[in-house]
Amino acid sequence: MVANRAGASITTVSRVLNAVPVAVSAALRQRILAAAKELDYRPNALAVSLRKGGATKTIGLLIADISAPYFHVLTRGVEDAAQEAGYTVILCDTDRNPQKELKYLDVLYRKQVDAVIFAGGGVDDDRHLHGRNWGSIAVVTVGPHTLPVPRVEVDDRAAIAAAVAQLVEQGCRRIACISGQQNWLVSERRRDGYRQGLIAAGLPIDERLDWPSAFTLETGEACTKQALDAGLEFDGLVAFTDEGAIGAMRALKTAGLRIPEDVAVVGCDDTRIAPLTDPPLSSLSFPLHQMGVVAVEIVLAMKSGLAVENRRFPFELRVRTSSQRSK
Amino acid sequence: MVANRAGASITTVSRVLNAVPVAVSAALRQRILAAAKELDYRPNALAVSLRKGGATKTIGLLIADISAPYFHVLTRGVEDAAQEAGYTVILCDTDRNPQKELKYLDVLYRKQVDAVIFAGGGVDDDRHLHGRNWGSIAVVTVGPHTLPVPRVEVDDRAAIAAAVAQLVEQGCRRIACISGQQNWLVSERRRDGYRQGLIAAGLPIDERLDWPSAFTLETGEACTKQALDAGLEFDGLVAFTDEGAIGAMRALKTAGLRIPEDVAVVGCDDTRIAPLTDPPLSSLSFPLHQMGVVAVEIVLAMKSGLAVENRRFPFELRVRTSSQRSK
DNA sequence: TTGTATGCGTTATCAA
DNA sequence: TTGATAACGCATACAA
Repeated sequence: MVANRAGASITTVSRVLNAVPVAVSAALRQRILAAAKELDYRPNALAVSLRKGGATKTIGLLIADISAPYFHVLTRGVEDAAQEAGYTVILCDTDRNPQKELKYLDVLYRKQVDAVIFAGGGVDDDRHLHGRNWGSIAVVTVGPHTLPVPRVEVDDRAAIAAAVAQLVEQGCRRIACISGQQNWLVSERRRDGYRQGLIAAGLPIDERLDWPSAFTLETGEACTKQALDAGLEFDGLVAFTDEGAIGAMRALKTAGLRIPEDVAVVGCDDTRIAPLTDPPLSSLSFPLHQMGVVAVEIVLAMKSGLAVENRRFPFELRVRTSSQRSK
Repeated sequence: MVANRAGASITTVSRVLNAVPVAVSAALRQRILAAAKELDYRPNALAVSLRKGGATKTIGLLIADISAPYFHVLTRGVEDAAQEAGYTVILCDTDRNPQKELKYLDVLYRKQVDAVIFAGGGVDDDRHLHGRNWGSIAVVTVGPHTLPVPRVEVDDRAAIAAAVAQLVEQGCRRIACISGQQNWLVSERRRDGYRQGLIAAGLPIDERLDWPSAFTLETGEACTKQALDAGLEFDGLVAFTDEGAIGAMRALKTAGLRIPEDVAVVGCDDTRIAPLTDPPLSSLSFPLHQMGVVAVEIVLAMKSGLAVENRRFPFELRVRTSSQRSK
């Protein structure tokens, strides 16, 4: 239609609008530019992608739940890097439900996304995703996953182990653990870290101090209350999410226990809530924004045929009042 | 290629795969289905959309920042409803920067999105968006906007006014306000509410108690500290975000003031942090998830040619310790 | 019951 | 310097 209005062929219009290095008379060029402007013309990305052979400048981001704190900053990192590179992000909340993941993947395939980022750790060893033919889609995982693709990670085990070590250093000898869903890989890794930490400190492993939970405040509170009601004794506690730790602190306070004097507490992910709780919550901090950025960089590199390596980021234990006992 | 492998024409393949009500011999159908399965065939959504005349089953969601608490639940609501309807969401963080908004819109046009949702309130009266030809794109706004499109709203004015009223009821007579960026529409509306609240209570409006901020903890803390340092007196405070309120509480506590006895505080948006602060923060709650869902429902209705109406949701003032003085 | 031909909007090849 | 034409992958009107 631009061609029509400018009295030119679509070929010439395409040339002008795409600045193809072919001589076009100044007059025609002006007419075309004017027509395009008047019509507020924008090329149809569908047609372009179809013609050009597939690239859609689109990245699918699969996360558990955008309303869960872990993903906020990570997602922003992905989005920033994508936008910078002229890419667009399709947000996919999967609740770590394999069925939902597969359904979303199907849609992403159809929409011809250039890349897929799995973030936040897999479920059930990502069994449903193994052996899959990704075709030309670049895939990367962020967090604990088992897919044979490039990874962006932190050492979850070492992180939790470091938290345990800090509690031990504060004098804790019976350290409980609010872990997560058994079939979530991130729970497994972190539980490994918990045990390693205990072993490293020469402390016994007591199964009764390992409380499965669901990463939420409510479940964290519930399992802590249950343990207290059962008369279990413990003087330190590490939770795999900040929310779980906050729930635990609630239960502890309700029971009249002091934090950190009676029970010292450490959370995980260092979400924006951590420094605001009462008392301020110690937590493990990961460079989530940067991890999101790097995940995008990796898939872009893959698309360019460059060699890519796994990237491992350092964690940082932010010690706050909840696990800092005064002498 | 499925056609090839099955020894059929692409027409027949299309018919079988799309369950077109045309008789196809069982044998051929089986061959086609088998071939499709073996090849893990998925139709190219680009080609389909192009052929079918534009619909891409895609919604563009423009928000300020996915890492800001207001947007988490809203975004999840949008995503849930979109997924349910077979739509996909492109996430666009614009930081309320008009340039970024325009740039993203351009991309969304090109990608032929079916709908665009602007959420979180406009900036500068959305001047850069008025008079625009949306073509066949269904547009809806969530929160305070001035675009001539269907709206999903809460009464921001009445909400803040209700917060002021509650503070007055608690005996507050000099109520300060941590407002937001002057050119953000949501700030304006809420500031109106602040003033209305004061007027309704017969209290004077003191410009010195209106502190522009930037919705963040840091700026909330800074402007409160500044006011305290300047010797300003106030016994109540309403902030336009929870984070601003938390920053204020920090400054107040640092100055040795008690909450709510010396200064009662109310926040806004009732984010998940609110009940966890010390003391628990009173806040205005909006049904964000539902608002996201309804925003999607509206654009879908628009695409179906149905008549749509603006939707207004109720707010709820969640009174917690920060603004609840004991008798 | 099956297949051929056309066109969606664009770019690339070729011809004029 | 310009334009006609084919092809990207698919759905559909029409033919056989």
